[in-house]
Amino acid sequence: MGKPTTKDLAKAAGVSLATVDRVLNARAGVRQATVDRVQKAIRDINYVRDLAAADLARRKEYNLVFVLPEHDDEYVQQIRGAIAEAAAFLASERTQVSILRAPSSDPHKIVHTLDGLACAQTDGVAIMAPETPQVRDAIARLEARGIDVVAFVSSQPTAKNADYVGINNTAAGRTAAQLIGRFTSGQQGSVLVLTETMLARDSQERRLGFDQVIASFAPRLQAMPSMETYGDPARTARIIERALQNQPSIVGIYLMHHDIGETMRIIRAEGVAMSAVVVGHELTPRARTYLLDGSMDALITQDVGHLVRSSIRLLRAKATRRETVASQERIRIEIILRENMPE
Amino acid sequence: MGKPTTKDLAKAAGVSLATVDRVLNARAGVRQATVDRVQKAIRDINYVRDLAAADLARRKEYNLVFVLPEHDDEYVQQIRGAIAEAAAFLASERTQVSILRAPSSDPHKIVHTLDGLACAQTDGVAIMAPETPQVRDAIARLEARGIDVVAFVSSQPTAKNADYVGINNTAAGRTAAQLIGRFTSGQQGSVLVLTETMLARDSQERRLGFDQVIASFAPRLQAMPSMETYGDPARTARIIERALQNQPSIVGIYLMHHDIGETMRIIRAEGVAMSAVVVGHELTPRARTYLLDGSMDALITQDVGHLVRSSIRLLRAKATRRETVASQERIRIEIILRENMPE
DNA sequence: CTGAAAGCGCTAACAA
DNA sequence: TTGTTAGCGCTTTCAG
Repeated sequence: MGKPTTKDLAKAAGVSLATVDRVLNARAGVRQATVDRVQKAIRDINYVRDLAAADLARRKEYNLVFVLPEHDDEYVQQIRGAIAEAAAFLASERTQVSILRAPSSDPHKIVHTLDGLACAQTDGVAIMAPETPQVRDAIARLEARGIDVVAFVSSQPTAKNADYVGINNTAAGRTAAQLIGRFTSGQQGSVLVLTETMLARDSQERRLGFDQVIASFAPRLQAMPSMETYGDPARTARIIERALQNQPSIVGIYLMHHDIGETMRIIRAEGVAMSAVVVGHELTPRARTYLLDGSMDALITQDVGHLVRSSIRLLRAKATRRETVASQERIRIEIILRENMPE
Repeated sequence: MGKPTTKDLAKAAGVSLATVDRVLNARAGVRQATVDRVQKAIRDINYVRDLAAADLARRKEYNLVFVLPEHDDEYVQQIRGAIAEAAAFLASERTQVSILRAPSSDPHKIVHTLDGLACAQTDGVAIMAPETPQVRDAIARLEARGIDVVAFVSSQPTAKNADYVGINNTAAGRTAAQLIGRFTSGQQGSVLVLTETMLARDSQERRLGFDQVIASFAPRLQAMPSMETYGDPARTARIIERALQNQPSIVGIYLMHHDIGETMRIIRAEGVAMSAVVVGHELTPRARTYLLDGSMDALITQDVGHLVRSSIRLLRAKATRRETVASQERIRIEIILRENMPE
């Protein structure tokens, strides 16, 4: 005869539907004795709430916003694709998700974007932006206004209520080092470490983990200091050329940034791609072709679809004070070789 | 003023709620002209269905069953854990999931279990069982009775309507070979391939993929014929001892079966674990300790939580003829090293 | 502090 | 072939 409903519960507890509801939602204005009676009845008849029905009655809609970098590299495009895919599905679940863009390098504009979110219109925000004091404060302001926040891909360790949805970058760096160390076994030489900028916290953490593990391969491997491309092709070419001159025996290259296209183009042009073990981050279309043609050896990734869905689940759960399945929200550090590449 | 509802749609199309419902659910008995009118109105007012409300009104409950092997190794235990975790969450979503057990090696008992499922009580079944003609027929019978089926972890390629939830085992075998090949670079010798039984399709496919890629490392590496343990410790010990005598230079070991505990115990006792590169399947508690202490070098896994949730989503979607997010249901071949191990 | 009653968006008899 | 109406399980006024 089906699961017990609020009606059954009301009858079992000898109260009305309204009181049952008050207890279920922990609303004030119910005598403790009554609360206890209802709670006992819940256990007695083994009542479980139908959350979908509750949502319906509340006729609540969720408006979620992703704040993404303005610079549109392949990785950000993938993220936008994943958001669009999720959004299409969520439309029938009373959830709207939209995207706002702000330049990563300009904290003021990011803050301006965040402050501009109307709390009546927004229930939660997933923010992908470098950690800065300004952004941290803007997040605090959002939370003060009752808007939930998750840190998306870029962690915000100083913003205490913003859950982080992304991989452990130190562990990712360790993984990269282990791969380079093992794939180069039998060889001896130096390892190039490249990134866009070491100002980014991700790069700092990845480098930290990388060094922890690369040390275990000393003295066979020496990791060189991090070199920053600043996203500038000319500079990148100069850096790499100089490195190759100074260090003739480069056996490994670690690309810490997700936007590897231009850097890989130069590395290939210099002719080291096939002889050195090259490890990078994120399975973008270009990274995929480099993996297939052998110029890259392994990729470390976090599934963008998973990142997006997890953020949405977290924000919705926060808004409704509901539980999530913890194991589902753990973002895995994936290792992609040619053999286990999806598709 | 919120999203348009069936009421708005009825008004816009100039029909009643009932007719709207008929069109939305593609029920018979509506004039084509009326159908067109409603469909035009859907586009005009940009109507999207509220599926949760539909579920509520239908007051449908989903009863799903997992049929698992009777033999309770660590991997099956993990699966049961993941099911329990999902079940706890799904209780409030009108979905009940239960577990049935049947001996993997006895197709008759499996068939008996499947045939015994009452279709009134069961909407969908996830089956983890070796592919046999008997099981294939039992699956066809289930489908004839309107019970949806997914093949869980073990594929059922001959059962045409049963979606497969699990990894591509050929690709997994290829991945294992690549890992062993690269981790042993600089060494030369033979590679041991062990499994419980080559009767299992997974093992056959893994072996196939393994050979494809290990060949690219010839003549440095020679893969030995698959050796079967039959889950018998004494036999396993004998096999491994003999292999070590005949092939003094074993540089790699590939364990194709998910239950590696006993085999690893013997491999460690023989003293080859630390010198050879050992790759196995599934991140079970024991596999985890072997990875940590260095006796294993890499694990290839499929996330059990993901497997379980994906099966449930698929079965629910089938029962309601709804869409799923394709990218979410793709099971990834994960590579686990010590550095990227979860937790 | 508690209860009665009117919905939320959709479905399903039963009439017409 | 179409419309009317009474719910699904829960929330939310508004009285008491």
